[in-house]
Amino acid sequence: MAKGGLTIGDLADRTGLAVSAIRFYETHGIVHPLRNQGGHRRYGRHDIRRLSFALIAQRLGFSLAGIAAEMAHLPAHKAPSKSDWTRVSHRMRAGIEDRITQLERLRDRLDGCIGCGCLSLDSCALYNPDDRLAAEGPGPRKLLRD
Amino acid sequence: MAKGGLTIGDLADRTGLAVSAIRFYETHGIVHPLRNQGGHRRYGRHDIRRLSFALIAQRLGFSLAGIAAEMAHLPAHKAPSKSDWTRVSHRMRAGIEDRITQLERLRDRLDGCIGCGCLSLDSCALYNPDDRLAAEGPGPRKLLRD
DNA sequence: GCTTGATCTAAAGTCCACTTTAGAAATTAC
DNA sequence: GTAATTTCTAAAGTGGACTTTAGATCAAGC
Repeated sequence: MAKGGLTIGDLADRTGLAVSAIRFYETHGIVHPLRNQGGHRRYGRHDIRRLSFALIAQRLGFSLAGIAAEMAHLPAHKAPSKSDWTRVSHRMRAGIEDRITQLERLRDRLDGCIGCGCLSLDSCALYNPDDRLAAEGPGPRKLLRD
Repeated sequence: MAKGGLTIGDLADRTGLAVSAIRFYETHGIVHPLRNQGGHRRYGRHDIRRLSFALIAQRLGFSLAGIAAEMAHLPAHKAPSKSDWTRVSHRMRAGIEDRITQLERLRDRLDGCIGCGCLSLDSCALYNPDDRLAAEGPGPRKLLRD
């Protein structure tokens, strides 16, 4: 920890992230480090939190772009307030709830389908239109994203 | 539907997939079309099922490679039996159950964390080691996958 | 029989989330 | 003060799941 803040290496040690990942996150607006005389990045303690938060949000299924958008509501260069975090956390909770609900619906439909051999796209309950919203991650984009 | 089976275009119409996607799936062992005199692919009706199955499995979080491995247990050029599908479907159900469980655990922990402002990697329950197994999808590979 | 549309192959491009590489400059440790 | 370590930037590489492109051949409708 050099004077003036944490170095990128310090931050890497504290978060477990690779230095390259932290720089990458910067290009995506997750952190906004200052620079010292020599042009090296200097971080504040709040940046540990921003990164931790981003990591957790990723595990909840958010994309980096989505996380950055959410983070845009937090102060860039100082520690966010408790209510800042609370607000963002609540949105995340809503997201995870949705995901669970969709998976449960999928599971229930699969239960109905197991053994029925009906796996044709027109008739299978697993492929009902209202469920296409549940699409996430890789997959046939044309089909799932329009 | 030309004589001798379905064309790739027919299959695209029936499944909603792009023609290019079907060819791509072929390179990954999901379907194994025959060829006609002119070298064009000819599919059987069972291929609609194979593709449908692959699409559903993807939505359950399986990678193409994993799906292909599962599919290797199904007959390549004829319709799979009911018990073939049942066996594979059961494995899928196990996968989706796991996913739901992991998400629920994550949600419960998030509940405990909302508002506490504790989001630091060392102490946050969301980051407990035993949960790192739950890692899936993109994210910091160094951190989550070792 | 000819034109239009479908299909063919191989290679390159795309998006996401990063990592790796290379060469240079800054910082730290002794 | 010098060697070792860290950091810097920009660009290219990776892996998964596809799409796009280009030029050529095949099939179908009239």
